Amino acid sequence: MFRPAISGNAAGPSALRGTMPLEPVDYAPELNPEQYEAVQHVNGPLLILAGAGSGKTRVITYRVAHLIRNVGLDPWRLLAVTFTNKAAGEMRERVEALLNGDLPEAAMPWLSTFHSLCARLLRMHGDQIGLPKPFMIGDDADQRQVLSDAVDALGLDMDRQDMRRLGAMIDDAKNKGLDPDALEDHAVGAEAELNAEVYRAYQEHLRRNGMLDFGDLILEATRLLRTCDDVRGKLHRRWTHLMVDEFQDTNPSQYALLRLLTGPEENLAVVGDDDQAIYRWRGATVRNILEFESDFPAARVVKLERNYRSHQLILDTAGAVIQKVERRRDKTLWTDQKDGEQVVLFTGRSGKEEAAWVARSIQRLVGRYGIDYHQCAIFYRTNAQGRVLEEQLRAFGLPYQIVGGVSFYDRKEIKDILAYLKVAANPGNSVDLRRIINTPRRNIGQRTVAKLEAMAGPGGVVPTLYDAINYVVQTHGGGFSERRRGFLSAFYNLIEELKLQIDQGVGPAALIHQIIERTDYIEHLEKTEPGSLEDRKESLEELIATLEEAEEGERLDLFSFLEQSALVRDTSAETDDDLDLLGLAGQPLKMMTVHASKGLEFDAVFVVGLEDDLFPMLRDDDAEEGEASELMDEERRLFYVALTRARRWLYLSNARSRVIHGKPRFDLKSSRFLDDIPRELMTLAPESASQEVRWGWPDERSTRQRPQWPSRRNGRRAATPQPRLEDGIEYEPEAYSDELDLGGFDHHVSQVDEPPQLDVGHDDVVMEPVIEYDQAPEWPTEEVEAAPEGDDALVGRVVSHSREGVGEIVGVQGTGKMARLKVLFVSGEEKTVMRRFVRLM
DNA sequence: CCATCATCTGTTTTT
DNA sequence: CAGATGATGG
Ligand SMILES: Nc1ncnc2c1ncn2[C@@H]1O[C@H](COP(=O)(O)OP(=O)(O)OP(=O)(O)O)[C@@H](O)[C@H]1O
Repeated sequence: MFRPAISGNAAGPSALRGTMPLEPVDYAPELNPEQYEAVQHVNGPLLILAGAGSGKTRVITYRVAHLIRNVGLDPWRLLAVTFTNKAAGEMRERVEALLNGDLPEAAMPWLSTFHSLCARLLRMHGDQIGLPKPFMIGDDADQRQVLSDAVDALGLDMDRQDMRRLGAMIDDAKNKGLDPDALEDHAVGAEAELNAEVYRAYQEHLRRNGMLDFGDLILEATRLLRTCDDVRGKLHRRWTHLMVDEFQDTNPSQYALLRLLTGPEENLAVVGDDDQAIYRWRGATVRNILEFESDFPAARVVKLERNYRSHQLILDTAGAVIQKVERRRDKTLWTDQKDGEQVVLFTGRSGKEEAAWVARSIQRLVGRYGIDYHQCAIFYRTNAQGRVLEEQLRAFGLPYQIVGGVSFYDRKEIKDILAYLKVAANPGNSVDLRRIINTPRRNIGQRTVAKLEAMAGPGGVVPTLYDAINYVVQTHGGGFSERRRGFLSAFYNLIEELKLQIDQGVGPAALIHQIIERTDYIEHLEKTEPGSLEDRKESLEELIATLEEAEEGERLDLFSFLEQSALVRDTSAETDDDLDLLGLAGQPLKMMTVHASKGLEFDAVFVVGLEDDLFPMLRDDDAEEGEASELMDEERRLFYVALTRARRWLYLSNARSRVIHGKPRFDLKSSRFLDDIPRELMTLAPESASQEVRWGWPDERSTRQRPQWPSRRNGRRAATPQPRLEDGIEYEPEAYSDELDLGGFDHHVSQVDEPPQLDVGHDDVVMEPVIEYDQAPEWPTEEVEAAPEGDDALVGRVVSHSREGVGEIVGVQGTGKMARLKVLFVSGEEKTVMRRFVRLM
């Protein structure tokens, strides 16, 4: 969970000094001629525009290794930018492997995302452009809060929709590299001018709180390089060779920065695929990659046409889908894997049934072909779809892991605690101050806060909210009752104490302990979150345990920890430690959004929820003609990305009904994207609730007109109440799906009467009922018993941990639920883990 | 003046 | 389902 977002040393080129030059290695055998050409390219701009699975990322990785090992470039001179922190981590591992660990850790090249890079640059040089001393990186809750403050300060009255629009407007401007002045210059008309004004106010409020948002990181770093010749010169001398992966998803702001970072030699290598551009909604533009040649006329262009990942049927499927995008660079993509399994399509009667089918299919694949769970992945359009899948995966007892999703640092309890840290680190941060000023409840309500705020700000008696509290506590001013002053004073003392401890160098873990204890935070959780108490306690414990571990060696700087927590949101959130075990720890199957799947590959890929309006997701609102089709194209590219992640098996599925926002929906129709796949490439699963690819669309012969609401089997129309998904149990207990009767589809009724052979062409296993598990199924493992004080009976036992895998207990600290176990994992690492997260094997 | 319950209303993707 | 609002009671 806690690892640096950046690898690479900040120190200097000395790390390699005195070490032996590396043994040259010819990488030709591991690359095809085009890839080799790109890898060998040392100086001048380089563009690799190539299709999915053609080895683009591999080329970057090998090129890094080549430059270091064979060209003798000091790693210190290399900067590689990836799209996510996770991708940076993976590249780092691969580079390390290619260099056989011949390189000292401190001599690794700098690998990071644009955002992490900028945060680090601004940390070092921000003072030169007048940024707050240490600044905090605001997440989007902060952003919303600041925006609402700014809007209020302007005396504007905006509803939720306006606020969303304004937030998007600001992000947009930032992605384009526009500051408030620039936006104002461009502004035509009253609305545009108001936008600029709001943007300006927003920036002012952000800074007043000592914050930079994500867009600012890029924008301010760009300003730094533009205005500070010395910094720019220094960086040019340092980074002589730049590389950017996933270049199709960079935005103008990032591009501007990149151009400033690029030295006169233009040793810039970019890699990408316009067909995989899926972040237009975040301001990314394919212009960057498509116009690269005109921006850098000296560029060498390398095309990669051989796909090493997937077999022909998968490529054909993906090709048919992407071909429908009109504005694209056509690319050849071939593979020598002519044979492979057909794409399987399944339609469930409900989202639940779909999920059960996916689970069963994975179970079969694993059983039949011996592939590992972690070589299977489920992709969906929206995070919310993960829920049903989780439920079914648990019911089937499959180990799973959610990649991305709600970040650990987005959990309420974590955000609360971090807010305390942030306020203690910078009391000028009123946004976080307001979050915690009455959490846990301490009788400082809205009214009090409003009064305090009236005293603060420009024109007030004091600059900030915290100063107002200070003022009231010290001078008894402001007209508060003694009682109220007492509440304020207690809070003030708490924060002051924390500030003091920070100054004394107390580490984050100890601070958090303090916060939890002094605020009775656990008691607060008991009151407010009785349902998820255990869960939330666990995440706090995990936070502390991880920090303690990180602090073990050296002192962990509070600010760098807070920076990480803001920046590194792409860690895989661990799910249910009770379930992803079973001796399968460390290799659970993966679930993620399609966006999160970019750049990854799996033996088996399941793309679920292929219904129109879900995938593709349509927004019917303000979209004009041209814009609407751009959005549709992006959805299509997204589908293309999903399809091209698969190595050997590709499963597509959807459902005829689905719970959306807690309400069942029956008026679904199949995804239009499925119509683009040549029928002969797909096999319909026999147990599918539809034997047509296309269903639910009006006015078609292939789809029977169905009643508005499904009728009961006995012909009695369900009256006013809408059918409920949980209804069908007494109706068809033998059905393999016990949760739903969608009897209105008459061809289904016959299918339900005769439980179908649930056989995707493999064994004749019947799909398990779609059961709700109230309690976790029993596992052939026992929970680690609470260790009596001083008892080391557990030492020597083998355990498994949801993230670290299998290991042996080498030590026990503490007792009961809070006990920590020192475990030597098979990875060779010794870690201290919470007892709760571990199972005896 | 604050806390808690009831009602409602949805943007989808994320550094 | 879940976060954000608004009404009511302590
Ligand atoms: N020359 C090669 N020999 C063997 N395997 C290769 C070769 N080139 C690429 N591969 C393999 O093909 C797969 C895809 O490579 P990589 O992820 O680098 O492609 P990519 O172009 O970045 O893909 P995408 O754009 O779809 O994410 C990887 O498993 C990689 O190891």
